Amino acid sequence: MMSVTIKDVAKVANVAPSTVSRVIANNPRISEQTKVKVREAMEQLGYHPNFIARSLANQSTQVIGLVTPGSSDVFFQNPFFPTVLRGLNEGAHEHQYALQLVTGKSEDDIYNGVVQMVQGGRVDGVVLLYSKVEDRIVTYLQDRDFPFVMIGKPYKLAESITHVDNDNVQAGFDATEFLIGMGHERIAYIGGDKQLVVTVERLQGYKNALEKAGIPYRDSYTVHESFLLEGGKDAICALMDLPVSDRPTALLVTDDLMSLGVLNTLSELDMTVPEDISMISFNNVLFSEMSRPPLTSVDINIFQLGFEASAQLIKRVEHKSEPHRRITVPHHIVKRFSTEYVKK
Amino acid sequence: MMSVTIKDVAKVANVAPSTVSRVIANNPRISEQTKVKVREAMEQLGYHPNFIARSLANQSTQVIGLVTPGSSDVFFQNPFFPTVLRGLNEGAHEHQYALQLVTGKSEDDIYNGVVQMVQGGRVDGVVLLYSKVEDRIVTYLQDRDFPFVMIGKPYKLAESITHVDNDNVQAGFDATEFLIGMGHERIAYIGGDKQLVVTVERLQGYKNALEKAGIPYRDSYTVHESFLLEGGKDAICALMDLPVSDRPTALLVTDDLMSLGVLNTLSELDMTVPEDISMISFNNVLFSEMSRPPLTSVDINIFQLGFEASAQLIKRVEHKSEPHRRITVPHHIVKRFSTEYVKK
DNA sequence: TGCAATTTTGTTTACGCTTACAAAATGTTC
DNA sequence: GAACATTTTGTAAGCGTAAACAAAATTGCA
Repeated sequence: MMSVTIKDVAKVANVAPSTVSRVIANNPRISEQTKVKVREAMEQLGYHPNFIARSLANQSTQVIGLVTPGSSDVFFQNPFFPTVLRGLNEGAHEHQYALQLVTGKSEDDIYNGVVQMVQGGRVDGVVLLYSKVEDRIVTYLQDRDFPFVMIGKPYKLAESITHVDNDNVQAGFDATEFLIGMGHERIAYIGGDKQLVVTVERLQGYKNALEKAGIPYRDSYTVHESFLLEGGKDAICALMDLPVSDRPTALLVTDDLMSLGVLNTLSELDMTVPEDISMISFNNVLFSEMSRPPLTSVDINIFQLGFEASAQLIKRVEHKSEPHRRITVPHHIVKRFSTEYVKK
Repeated sequence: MMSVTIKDVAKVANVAPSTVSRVIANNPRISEQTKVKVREAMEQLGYHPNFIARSLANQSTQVIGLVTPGSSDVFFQNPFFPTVLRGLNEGAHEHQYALQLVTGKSEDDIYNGVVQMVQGGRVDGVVLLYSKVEDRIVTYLQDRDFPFVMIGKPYKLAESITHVDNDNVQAGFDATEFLIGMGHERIAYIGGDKQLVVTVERLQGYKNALEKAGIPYRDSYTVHESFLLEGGKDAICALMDLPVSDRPTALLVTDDLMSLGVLNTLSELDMTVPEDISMISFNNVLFSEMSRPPLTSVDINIFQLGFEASAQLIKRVEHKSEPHRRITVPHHIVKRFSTEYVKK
């Protein structure tokens, strides 16, 4: 390789290496005259600064590490991922940061990946793309006082962790109330992994709404599965095992992908949405409008979640003393055709 | 920060820093005895090597750069992306490499991103996740003799670029022949951006199959749109503008996401698949089995495309003199319910 | 012109690690 | 046990840049 370094430029421009370095940083203590001279030399030689060397000298890499939940494979499948990535990407790019993924299959793998990244000085900060109940990674980062932000609400110590999240209790509440407003009373909740804080919170909102409406909460109406197509399938089968008169007239499904599964399973069972059963979904990803019927879905602004996360992280990295914040990204219900007034 | 360095370990273990370095590299010229001693010191101090410093000394970062096509936003939306990423991830992880994304909005942005990455020494090699007709990035990488591999077939100089691809001509041929085998003769081709090599190749395969069957090729039967939902919609409208007796009885759509759009538009037009019109799709991503009807789709093994790409790249990085290869990932048709024999 | 104040540039060390080369320790042979 | 070969460890020079400190050049003003 042997690429051109700051020294080569210095030689050509007939100045000291440090002068070149200062020109790069656009240091005001260098005269315009020599700046021009140096820039010409850089141009002529096709010089590009070496990030690695700069990182070493600076103790900063301009790279953000992204951490996916243990089961990356599953996570990647969900359209949530590309969208949040797009947001992260844009937020990072605005400040000239690059993104690096922590790769790993198992939970241990990921943990070690994070440790290597952090201790190895590969990244200046870390974004956790999830929030789960007990998380060694969070503990680790906190112990080392390493800058990170979380997408989702931290299980505990939320005040001392900068995080970007929706008001998921409220979102669950709103979605449930939306169904109640259409006359539904037998409403089932199909949520994802109980380890995920988001699942727990939306469930809470669901319960709150039921309580407010005076509808008793029934354990048999809540199912927890993974955020995948299969999950939706299994969930619906469990519900349809109930006696006919007891079956829910409406479903609240906390993920669009699961909703697709639910939709298909219902179709196999010859039940039509929304005539036989109503459905409200979460996330409002691309294909929620492409399903049949198009899904009424709670749009949680995934892009913005990502965007804010990297923006906040960079703020923390660059000003270590920034106070911890919570950023609440708004949600809103997008009404489509999977919800209908209950038949009396 | 002031983390623990090789020197601290050396002091504690009472050896020279170089010895510690050699222990890390597990150099056989260090006696087992001192290895043990040094490892204990590392353990005790919680030492982790600094990647940046190592990179600088080594001139190698163990990082792979990923380059998405200019319109990253669109690309991210497509389920192709997460799947290929998963493959890349796994291939990289097996060899302890990390992935870094080139971020950027416009084509220029991306180009500059690549230049910075490469010249800045941030990455050891690059994977291009696409292949398009005229590409400055390819030219640039070739000029600098920088290791890269491409997913898809290079527009030119395919022999001097290591690339991982399907046999897309054959795939287009197979898909078309599959439809012909069901008695279809009026078959339309709905492809993506004409700038993408894959579009061109599958079209070629389509033409070949028609020719072999003695079916004349008609310009009005080929439509090119972007790989998105909207694309599918526009495409189908164009075809349905044809006189009734001239309308195709079967569609070959080169992307599942577009197929979803097509499916929905057809449904709006009150046409049922496969009764009124047959459809074969490409990629076989997650939801091609979740659509209604589930799509017959050509599975191109996206995961493996990614996996091979990073594996090959790493091979190139570590042995610069490796000859250029072409890796052909097999495809196969997954028959579902969107294709039916033509009605006479 | 002379001298201090100020601006501009140069010298040098440090960042944490690798590695060629040198030196020391150990082993082998007669 | 001397002489040499071999194994093991240490010394020191880099990798390319940043920045503290020192030195030189320029400016202003009497």
